[in-house]
Amino acid sequence: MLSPRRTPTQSVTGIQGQNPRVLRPEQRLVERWLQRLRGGTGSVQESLTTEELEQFAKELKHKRITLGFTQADVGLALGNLYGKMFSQTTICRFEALQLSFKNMCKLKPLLQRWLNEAETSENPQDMYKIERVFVDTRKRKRRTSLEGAVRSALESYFIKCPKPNTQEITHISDDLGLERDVVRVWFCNRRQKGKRLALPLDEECDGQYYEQSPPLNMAASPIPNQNYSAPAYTGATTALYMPTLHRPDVLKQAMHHSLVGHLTG
DNA sequence: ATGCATGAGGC
DNA sequence: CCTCATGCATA
Repeated sequence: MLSPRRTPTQSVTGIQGQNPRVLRPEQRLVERWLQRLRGGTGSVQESLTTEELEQFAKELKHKRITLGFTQADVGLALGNLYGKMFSQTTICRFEALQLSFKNMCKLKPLLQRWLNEAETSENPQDMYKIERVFVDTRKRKRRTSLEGAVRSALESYFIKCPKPNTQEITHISDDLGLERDVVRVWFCNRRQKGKRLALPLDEECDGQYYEQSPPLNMAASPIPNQNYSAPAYTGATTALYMPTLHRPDVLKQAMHHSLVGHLTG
């Protein structure tokens, strides 16, 4: 109720030693580690921790359901209340912690406000009487549905090289009989997927994102990471993209899936 | 709930 | 071309 929210847009002034340069993805990931590592220090820490996000996501989902709203309702309501509306997809991903850390931090304040409103409002129904303006007339490419075998093949390629260049993409698309753009987009999405933060509840069973030559051994891997990396491909790889989930059990399933799928049709 | 797609911003 | 935030369409 009286949750004293921090500054909505935390300009990270607390982290010293950061020059104005824009952070590269790898650096952002490093920030996340640091954030979690210094979890309890009394330092100037304005940004949220993954734990806070995790807890809020749970709270949001629970209360949302209790109040009788769907994910789509929430997205719509945000449009009503603050002008910026979101899709069911985004709300879903927020609740499932499937957005990037930064993205989660950005959306949290909005959802927090919505939650406050929804809880105090007499007639919450008022929160989502939106007019469906604009029926975007732009033609969207029909979603190509890749069959299992093809997905597995792509996954195999991805393991070998997560960031293929133009030439390599051509090769892959040629090999699999796909449009180049389909392949390109698939890799983009695959990489992005690897960066989402689907954190379970535990502690340092943390993810293994690291660069080519990690200066120090930053954490221990819950499972042998040789299974994913194996870059007999030296050079282009700047980062390794781990599977979305950290839980070993699910991880195994994912591996099993991609490996087996390669064999079966 | 998730796969493929779009578009803005950035080297 | 990439990353990143985001969503339509679909499983």
